[in-house]
Amino acid sequence: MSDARQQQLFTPEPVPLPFELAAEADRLFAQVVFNRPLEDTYTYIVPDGLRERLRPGMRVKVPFGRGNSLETGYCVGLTREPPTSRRLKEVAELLDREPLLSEAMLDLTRWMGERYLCGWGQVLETVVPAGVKAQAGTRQIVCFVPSANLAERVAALKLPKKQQRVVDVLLAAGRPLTGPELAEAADCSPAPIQTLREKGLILGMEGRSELDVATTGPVDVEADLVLNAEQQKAFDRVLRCIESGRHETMLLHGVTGSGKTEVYIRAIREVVSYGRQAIVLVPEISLTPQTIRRFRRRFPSVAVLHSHLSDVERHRQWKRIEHGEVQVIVGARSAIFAPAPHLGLIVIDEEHETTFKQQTTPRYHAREVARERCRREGVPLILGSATPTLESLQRARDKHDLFLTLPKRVEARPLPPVSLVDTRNDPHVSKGHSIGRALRNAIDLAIRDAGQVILFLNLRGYSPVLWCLTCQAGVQCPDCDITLTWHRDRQKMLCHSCLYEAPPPTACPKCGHPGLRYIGSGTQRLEAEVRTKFPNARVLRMDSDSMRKPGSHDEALEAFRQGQVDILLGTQMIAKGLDFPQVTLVGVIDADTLLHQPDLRAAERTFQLIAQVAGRTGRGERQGRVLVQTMNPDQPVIQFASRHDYFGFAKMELESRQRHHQPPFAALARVVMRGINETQVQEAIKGVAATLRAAIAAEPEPAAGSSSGSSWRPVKILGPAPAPVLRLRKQFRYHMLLTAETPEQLATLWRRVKSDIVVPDDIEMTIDVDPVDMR
DNA sequence: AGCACGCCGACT
DNA sequence: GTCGGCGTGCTC
Repeated sequence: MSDARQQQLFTPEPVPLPFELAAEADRLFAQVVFNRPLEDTYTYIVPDGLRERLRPGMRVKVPFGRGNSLETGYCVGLTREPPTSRRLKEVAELLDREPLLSEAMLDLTRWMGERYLCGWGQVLETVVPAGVKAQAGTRQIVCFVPSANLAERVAALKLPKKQQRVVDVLLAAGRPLTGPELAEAADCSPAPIQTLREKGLILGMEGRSELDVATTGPVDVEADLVLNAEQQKAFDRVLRCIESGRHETMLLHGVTGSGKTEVYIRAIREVVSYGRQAIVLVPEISLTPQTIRRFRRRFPSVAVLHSHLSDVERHRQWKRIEHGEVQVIVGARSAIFAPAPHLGLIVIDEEHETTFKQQTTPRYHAREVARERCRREGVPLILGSATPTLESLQRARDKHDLFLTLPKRVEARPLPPVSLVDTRNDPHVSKGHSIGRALRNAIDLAIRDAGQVILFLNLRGYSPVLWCLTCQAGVQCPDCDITLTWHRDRQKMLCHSCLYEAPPPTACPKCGHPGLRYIGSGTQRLEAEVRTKFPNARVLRMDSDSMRKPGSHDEALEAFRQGQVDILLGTQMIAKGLDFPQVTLVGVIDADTLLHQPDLRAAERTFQLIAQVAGRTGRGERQGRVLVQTMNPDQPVIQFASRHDYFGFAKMELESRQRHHQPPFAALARVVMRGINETQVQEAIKGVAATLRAAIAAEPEPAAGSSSGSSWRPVKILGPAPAPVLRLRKQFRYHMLLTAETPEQLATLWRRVKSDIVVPDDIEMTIDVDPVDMR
C-alpha cells in the first residue's frame, strides 16, 4: 500500500459540504494550446470572474511551466470534467472580448496541426492575422451608461445645470456614449461628466471604438457573359454539385484562354444567390488590380486579402467577412482561412502553383486545407488549371474527384503552334547571345506586322555567373552555396538566396587570379541585347527588380496592353494568365533552366511553365506563335509541351512516378536539419535517422492479408544526405525523405519518435509534409 | 520552443 | 565553499 493511502487511514477525507459539492459540479475548465511545437492541450481552471465571458477561440494568459511565467495561449475548448487528476492552475487573464475563430475553424486548425506535424497553437498563431489580434484600428475607450434608477435618484437631487443636461442626454440616448459624444451632445466640458461619475450617478464602461467597416460604394455590376457549349456543360455539372448540398472536389482542366474564370463566376453567382459566400484563391502574383476588377465588376461586395494590406485594412476586411457583408473573398494562400460564416464554395485558380504551399511552419498546402474545409462544411471545391498537378489529376482518375474539361479556347481559337529551336549549333548563341537566329527573325517579322512580342527568361539580373578561369568555378556567396548574380543596374553582385551583396571583384576571391568572365544571361542582359538588336522597338522589362514600386506591375501591364510597348521581356511575372490580344509571338529564351533542378517535379514544372507562357499568345483575332529555345529538343517533356499535349505528358510522368514510388503514389515528408557546424549537423541527422529506422524495425509487420486493400508498405527513409543547396545563410543543411503510402503512416511514426529525438540547441530541425521545394 | 533543474568543473 | 557550464526533461 502506498504512503498516500496509509496516511488516509489516519486523516480521513472530510465529508464535502453541500455548497462545496455544488461548486465542484459547477467547475469549468479551459483547454489551452500554445504557439509552440507541442502536441498536447493543457487544462486550466476557469475562475468565476471569467466563466461567463471565456469562450473557445479566445486568447488567454496562463501560468505555464515550472516558473509559472505568464504565457499567451488559445482557448480551444471548455469542459466540465478535468481530464487529469493533477493539480490544475487557473486562467490568469482573458485577452479577447470575442472569439477570434469559430468552432469550425478551431476544428480545421487542429486537423492542420495533425496533418502538418506542428502544434495546434502554431497553426492558430498564423491563421489569425496580426491586425485582428491587436484589433488594429480600434482604441480602448470609456463609454458612459446611466446608473440604476438614475432618473429617480436625480429627481431627488438638485443637480447643477450642466450635470442635469448630461444626465438628460444620457437617458435620452438609450445607448452607451463616449466621453466626447456626451460632452458634445450636452454642450459641456468633460468636467461635469467626471463629477457625475465620481458621484456614482453615471458609470464608466471600458470598451473599444468601432472599426469603420464601411463597404465600398455601390458599383455597376456587369451582366454575365453567355457561356459557350463547353463552359455550359462544365457549369451544369458544377451546378448539380452545388445543388446536391454535398462536398465534391471538381478539377476543372481548361487550356489557357478557355474561359475558366467565367465558369467560376457563374458558380459563385449561384451560391451567392443562396446568401452564401465564396472564397477564390489565386496565386499572389496573379492578385493584380485587373484580377480584382474582374470580380468587382461582377459582384457588389468583394473582399480582397493580400500580403500588402496594412493591419488596419486586414482587420477591417476580416470583420466584414465575419459579419457576412461580403459575397466573394479573393485572396492569396492565407485567404483560405477567411472567416466566412456561410461558406458556399471555394475556388482555387491555377491550382498547380507552388505558392499555395507555405514555406514556414505551419507548412500547409492551401489546396489540401481547402479540400478539408470544404469536406467539413459540405460545400464544393473547384480546382482550376491548364496544367493540373499530377496529384490532382490522379485523384480525378481514381474517381475521388470529378474531372471537368474545357478542351478548346473561347471562340475556337487555336492554341498557338510551338516551334522548338535547337540552340546547340546556333551561331549567335554560341557567341554568348541569348537570342538565336530563328528567334531574331521571328521578332523582326512580328514587329514588322505590328504585333507584340513577349520574351520569357526565368533569371533576373544581368549575368548569373562570374566565372573564374583558374578555379573553373563561379564566384559564390560567402554565406550560401549559390553563385552570385551580377546586377549591372545596381553595380552589385547579389545572392538570390540571402541578402548578401558586394561590389564586383576584379580578381577571384578564392584564388586571387584576375580574369573573371561574366557568363550567362539574366533579364537585364537580355534587355540590353534586345535594345541593340531592335533599336526601334519599345522595350519593357518586368522582373522583381524593375517592379519594386507598388503599382508599377499593373502600370507596366497596362502600358503593354495599350500597345505602348512592342517587346515585353521578363521572368515568371509575365507568364501568368493575362490576356493580351495583340501578342503574336512568345519567345522562351531557355527552356532548360528548370529541367535540371534537383527536384522530383522538375519535369512537371518545365511543362507547366512552357504551357503557361505559350498561352499568352493567339488570344485575339490574330494568330500567334511560340518559339522555344532549348539545348534538349528531344527531351520528352519539351516535346510534349511543344505539342500542347498535357495528357501525353501526364501519362509519361505518372508512369515514372509510380515506378519510383513518388507522389501522387506515395506520401512524402522531408526532414531538414541545419546549423553552423557541419559535422554537428551530420551527426545530429544521423542520430535522427537511426531513431526513425529503429522505430520502423520495431514495428511488427501486419500479418499477410490482414490489411484490406492495397499492400502495406512501411515507412521508408531515404538519406540522410546533404541538401541540394548545402549551405544557405551561413548554415549547413542536411535532409532526409520519409515516404509511405499515406500521410497518416508518416504522422504516426513521427509522433511516436519525436519525443525520443534530442536535437542540440544550436541545430534546428524542421519537418515538411508534402514538400514542394527540395532545395 | 523555452526554461528550470540537475550534476560536473574553475574561481573568489 | 560557490558560480556557472550545458545536457535533460517537462510544460495542465
